Amino acid sequence: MSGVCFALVDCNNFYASCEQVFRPDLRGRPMVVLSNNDGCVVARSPEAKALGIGLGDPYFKIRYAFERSEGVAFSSNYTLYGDMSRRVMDTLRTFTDEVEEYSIDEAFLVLRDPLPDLSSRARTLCGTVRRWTGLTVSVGLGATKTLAKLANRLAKKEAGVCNLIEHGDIRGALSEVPVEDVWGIGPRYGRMLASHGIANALQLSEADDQWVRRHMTVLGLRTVLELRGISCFGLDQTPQPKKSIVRSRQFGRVVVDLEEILEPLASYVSAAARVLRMQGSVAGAMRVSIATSRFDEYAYANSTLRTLPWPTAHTGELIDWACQCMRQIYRPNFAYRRCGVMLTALTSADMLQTSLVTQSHYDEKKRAVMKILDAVTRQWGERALHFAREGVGQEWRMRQGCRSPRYTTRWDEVLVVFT
DNA sequence: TCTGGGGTCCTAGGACCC
DNA sequence: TCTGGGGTCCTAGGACCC
Repeated sequence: MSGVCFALVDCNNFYASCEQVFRPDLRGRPMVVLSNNDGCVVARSPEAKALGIGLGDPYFKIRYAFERSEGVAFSSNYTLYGDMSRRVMDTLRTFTDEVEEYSIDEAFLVLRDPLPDLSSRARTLCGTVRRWTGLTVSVGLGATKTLAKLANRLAKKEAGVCNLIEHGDIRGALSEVPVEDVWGIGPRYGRMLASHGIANALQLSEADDQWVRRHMTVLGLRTVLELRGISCFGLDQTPQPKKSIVRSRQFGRVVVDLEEILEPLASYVSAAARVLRMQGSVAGAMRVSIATSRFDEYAYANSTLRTLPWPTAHTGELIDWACQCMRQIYRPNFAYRRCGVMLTALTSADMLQTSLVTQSHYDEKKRAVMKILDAVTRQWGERALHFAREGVGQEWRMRQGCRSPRYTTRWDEVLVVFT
């Protein structure tokens, strides 16, 4: 085996911990962070987990018991979590250049330290992140990404570092991990594997290649090889441009009227278009969707995919076309709870510009207007300048009853220590 | 009253072309 | 009774991730 070691660094109870950094008085208390619209639980402090609150539990179902146990709930504050994430990632980059930001609270690293130093290096890393950000992380070390992930799970139990590279009994460790906890094995495959007598990671690593290929596609096969220590997934340091950009949300209340639905739709298009321009892309197609609650007796859901007249990143054009799509799928008299837009067929805006043969419809003038729009938004916030279609009152906006201040990114919300 | 949001990849099957 | 074959593109659906 080569000397390369993958490390998976994962923040413990990330969202909940971010809140506690600025509210140390809440340490040791049951705490949850809620999804958009204060719908369900997306993060829990250890004390909340101990109360039996599950990930994804609808808040209204557990609220009474939770509050009686002195629990505290927060609406999600992605501005804060995003900024805390950046601080953690910056800290990791002081250890090595080989960092892949895998998600908001996780990163893969390649460590090239001599074997005997690996574990202590990982412990140093934990301590540094703790001191610099106030957050605790767990580190899993393994010969492949999948093994590093698995080691990280084991590390959570021991609150710290788990090193599968220098582990006396890897087979024993693998046999402890239920197969559905392996990275790449979800509930569906978990059930399928169980019905074939494969219940843990060790058994999966010993499964027949052909059988796995047939039942779980090449991705499943790669997972199995990785469990055996054969690296199939490399470190991906340069974030690839997104292939699709989605904005879809539940409304804070029911909306019936077509004209009123066009407001959130325009608003989501506007947000998606901003992300689109940020990565220097134009969209060639869009999907617009609308739906009532899944739990509604009179449920309706529909979507339509449209190839755009020309590729663009101009918010106004995208809003127009999205509204046309919506008029196609809208049916009167339903109690709508959500709508959304997906921008796809993304290509580079530069490629468009340099084409000599066809004149681009997303021309200099439109680009200049969008540049100004983005600059104003950066300086003065999302709502400073917007298209009329996005509405003024925005009564459909989602509920965020208990959001914490954006401590680290807004001067007017900075933590006050003395007054 | 109240059940999240944003992504990726793979495969099968149909349409179409030569 | 016999009824081509291969390539490409697109879409829908299914699986997974956080």
